[in-house]
Amino acid sequence: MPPSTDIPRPTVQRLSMYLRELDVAAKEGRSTISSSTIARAFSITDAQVRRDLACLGQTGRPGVGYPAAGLASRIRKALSLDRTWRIAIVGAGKIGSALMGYPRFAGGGFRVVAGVDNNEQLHGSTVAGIVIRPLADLAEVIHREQVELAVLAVPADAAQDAAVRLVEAGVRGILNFAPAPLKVDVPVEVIDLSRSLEQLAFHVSNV
Amino acid sequence: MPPSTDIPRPTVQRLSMYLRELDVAAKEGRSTISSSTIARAFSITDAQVRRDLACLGQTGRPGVGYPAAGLASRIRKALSLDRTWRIAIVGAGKIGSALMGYPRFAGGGFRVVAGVDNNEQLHGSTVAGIVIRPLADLAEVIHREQVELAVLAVPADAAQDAAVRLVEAGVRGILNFAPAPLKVDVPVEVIDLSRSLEQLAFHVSNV
DNA sequence: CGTTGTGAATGTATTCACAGCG
DNA sequence: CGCTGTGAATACATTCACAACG
Repeated sequence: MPPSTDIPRPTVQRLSMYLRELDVAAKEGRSTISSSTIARAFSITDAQVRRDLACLGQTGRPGVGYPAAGLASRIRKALSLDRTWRIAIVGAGKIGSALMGYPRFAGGGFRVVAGVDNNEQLHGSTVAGIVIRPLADLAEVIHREQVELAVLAVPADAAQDAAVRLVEAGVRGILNFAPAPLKVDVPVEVIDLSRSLEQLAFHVSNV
Repeated sequence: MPPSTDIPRPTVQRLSMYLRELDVAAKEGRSTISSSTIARAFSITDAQVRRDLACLGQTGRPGVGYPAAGLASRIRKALSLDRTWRIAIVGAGKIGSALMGYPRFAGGGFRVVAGVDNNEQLHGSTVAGIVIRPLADLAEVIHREQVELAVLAVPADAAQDAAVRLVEAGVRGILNFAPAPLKVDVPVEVIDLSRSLEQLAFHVSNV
């Protein structure tokens, strides 16, 4: 239904970054911004920025730059951020609870509308305004709240099972905090703290 | 000082993943594992796995596979995980506190040895066994506890300043949770929740 | 056999460098 | 001028396909 672009993965990632800088620029009152300005902010080349932005069709003006506000909304459209995504958080342990209150979820087009956990002690309690429901009611909650994306913050051994149930209930994408690979056929984005630390250890040790 | 390999970035990431699968295999008593077994676990090709493992020098035996335990320790060495890294967590808000108790930090070669926050109410309190010290004492804490890596979990507008101070105090790498690009000259690994969600929204919307 | 390790081929991403435009 | 957009060149990463090996 969206204009189904084929933007290279690394480019999609960077567009996300550019968005931040554009919001900053807009708030500072700059109405245009050049590829080299954006590039400097993230320590990359200006050619890279232009290539990325070219994926959105012609938007810049030679000698001037890109219109900050216009470009931002163009990127939002390309990333499907020109609407609100309803998300559920599965697992209300330390990380899950922390995420429920995470302010930036509200800022962009994301809204936490449900929380689920299998710990009975938590059922009915609210974290950052979200009522925690039993894991058993997962499918029902997903339907009622029209959840499209889920954040998985459960222990590794519970991840695959929860993921399958989420997809069966109609969830279209998963952000996975559990240190376990998921086998489902919706898009999965991974955040793995140990892996990130391991990357860091490697890079620190190799110049 | 380490054998300073030049392993391609994507490979380093995957080695980290393989490590998980190897630990599983070892605990299940399998003494050898083949490239195709590893590949299946992560939905990638077996050729990819072999290429990656080839970076570690010859380790597998034709017709048999790789020795699970031996390979794991080989990967650990390559990633500099054959020792303990002392880390500090800067920012004891929701995310910072959640990380202090994160069990997997202990499992690998990582140990949280210090916590810092600028909120006076928290000073002296302990979270998951870690005493929170004032942000003002940052340099002193880094030195005393011989911290090498830091996890930055402070608001965006405080991130750059904290990062600079960390590096000046001798920290050699930063895991950055703050949604702000850091300009420092030590390796930085980024975990950006909004960005990950944005990636997810894009991929869900484009088949 | 089954499985590794790797040259050669392909695919993907980044950088260079410059014509063309306001 | 300064800055965009893009072909051409380069670098990097993945896959193919197969000889060599236990």
